[in-house]
Amino acid sequence: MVTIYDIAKSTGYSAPTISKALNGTGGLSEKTRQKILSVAESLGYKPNMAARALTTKKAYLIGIIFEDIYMMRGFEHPLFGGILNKFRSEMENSGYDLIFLSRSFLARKQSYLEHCHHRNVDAVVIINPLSVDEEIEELVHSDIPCVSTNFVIPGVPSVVTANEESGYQAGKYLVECGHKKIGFIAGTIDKYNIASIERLNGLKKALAESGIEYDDDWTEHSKLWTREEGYNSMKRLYERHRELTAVFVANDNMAYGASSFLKSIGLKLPEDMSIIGFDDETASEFFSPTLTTFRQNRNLIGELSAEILMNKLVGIPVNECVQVPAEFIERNSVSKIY
Amino acid sequence: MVTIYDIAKSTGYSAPTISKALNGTGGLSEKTRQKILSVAESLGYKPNMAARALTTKKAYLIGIIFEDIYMMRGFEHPLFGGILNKFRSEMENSGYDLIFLSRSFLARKQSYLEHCHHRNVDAVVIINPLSVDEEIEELVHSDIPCVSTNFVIPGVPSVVTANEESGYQAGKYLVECGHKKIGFIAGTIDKYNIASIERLNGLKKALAESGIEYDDDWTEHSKLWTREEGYNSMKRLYERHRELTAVFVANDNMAYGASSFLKSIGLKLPEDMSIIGFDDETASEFFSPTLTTFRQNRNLIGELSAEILMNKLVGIPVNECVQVPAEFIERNSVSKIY
DNA sequence: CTGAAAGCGCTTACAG
DNA sequence: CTGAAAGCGCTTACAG
Repeated sequence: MVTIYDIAKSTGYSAPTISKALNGTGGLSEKTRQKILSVAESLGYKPNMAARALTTKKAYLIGIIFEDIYMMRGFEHPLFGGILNKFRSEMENSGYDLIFLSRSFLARKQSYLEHCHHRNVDAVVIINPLSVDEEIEELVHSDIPCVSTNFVIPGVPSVVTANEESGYQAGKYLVECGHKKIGFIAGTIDKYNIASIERLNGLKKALAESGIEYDDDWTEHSKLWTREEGYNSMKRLYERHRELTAVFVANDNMAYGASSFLKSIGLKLPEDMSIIGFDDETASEFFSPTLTTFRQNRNLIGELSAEILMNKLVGIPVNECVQVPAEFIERNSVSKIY
Repeated sequence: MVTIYDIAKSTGYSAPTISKALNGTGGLSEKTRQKILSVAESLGYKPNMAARALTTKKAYLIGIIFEDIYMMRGFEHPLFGGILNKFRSEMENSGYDLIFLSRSFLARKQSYLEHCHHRNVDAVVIINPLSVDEEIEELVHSDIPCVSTNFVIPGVPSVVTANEESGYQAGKYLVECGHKKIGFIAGTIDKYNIASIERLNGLKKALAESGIEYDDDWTEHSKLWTREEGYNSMKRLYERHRELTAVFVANDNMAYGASSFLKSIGLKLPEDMSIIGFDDETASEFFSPTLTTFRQNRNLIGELSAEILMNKLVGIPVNECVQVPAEFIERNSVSKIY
């Protein structure tokens, strides 16, 4: 490994001077700077981040909180994975490396914040935590800049899908198609993640505008965002309410499960029951019937959250909450019954 | 941040003694050790990895080479994402953090090896590189332990799917179903990634055993593993060879595209053409017809590659190549024509 | 414009 | 069994 001392020896300058040239700090003559830079280049010098981090307390490291306990698909999560793709490329372009924050390390437990200190993490993106509890509170109230892409935590800037807007759009569409008795299947609701509730509120708003009453008993709650939970929720909902002609399911994954229940009792989709999902997973395009859904803008969410973090890191003020519209994808899972 | 000096002050021992107690090195009396440990605990001490890495050259950091230029789905890649899920949890349990290795950092370019040195990376898992070139060679021939999960690079331990075995199984199955003229669509072939060729070889072997001739012109090559390439390859293949009754496509994603071409010219699947894919993506189960395919054991690949890396890190000899069988998933995309 | 000194938090010989 | 000294590679005041 070539160090600044090698460059010092090669050029005749001292280590601090090399450091200043490399970092563009301190008033060196242009000639000195160029010479040092070119020698550094030719020697193939790469700064040792451990040493730099030790002195500056800045490791150029972004912590990622990425767990998937509610859909249990990890990196294959249809939303999180996409967000992370773009976030990663944006941060790397800015010279930051990514590290996953985890709460278990060896046998010992550690908090997210401890993990950050341990690695001199500069900033954190909260894509999805194990749960929103004291640990997250501890982290966001520390001096480490944070941004969240799915959770709206007071005091933390966030980039989230405009859920209510999409719910509203779903409601409008269903009403246009002639539906009046519309069920709703919610996914996991967390203290700071109320996406399901927002989607439902949008739905209700659209119905209200058309003078259609919504019966709160038409809402069914799933504990997880899984297919199995979608199946069970649909079962419970259908057994209580045969009158429903459509159901808005808070994600595609649960919609697959919900459909599976309906098919299992001999119903034809969408004739006997219309479905709208959320996420636009790859599978939705092949589903029978092809699933009408909403596509969250994963790229934009990843990009904006990276931008917010970069701004916070250099002290530029940021908006507390940015909403990103989802795209309505009309397919064939809703029947027109007017 | 609490340091070992805080513990030293608190306990009356010197810094080196604290260090020895914390790391279990050096012959301290059990009493001293316990006292130091308990004080460290109560003070909430967490070692500063930057300082530790600077002295020991070990950062407890695993570099991940994870790019997806051939399917362009990043973390949503149906195989890579799954491997990474398990690999991550295994390494975290062993006290290692993960970092993505990248070749572009800020405006400047850097090689994978430079990135490793820059971060004091201990070992590397090559899930998928940008391309297998001098940079990968440079890395695997350095003193940094590597393992690969999809590429078989001489001198590098690898954990890969038993592709030929699966190809053989596909061939046997197709023959049993009465097929004799079977096309093959290959995905990207790289210097060290010949999964497609292995799958084809297995297919040929099965056919040969049944005395069925394989015409090499029935093989079509795709440049990428994408749906679009699958479409185009199927088109070229079909235009040359109307006699085919089945086609083995090297991954599901291309199989979707291939099917889409066949449907576009009015063919019925599987009656007019049978298809077998590879990967068992979520969508395959919903595809029309539901797709017969092979499920690679993502979990096991992730687990074994983590195990190999851990062994290399402590100097335990490892096998150069471990093959992991894929599971045959029989669905409805192959017609029985006997 | 350039350099000597000190320090970041830790560990490794070495001495006692 | 315990500690004083030195060093890992870098940067930050400070001095000249």
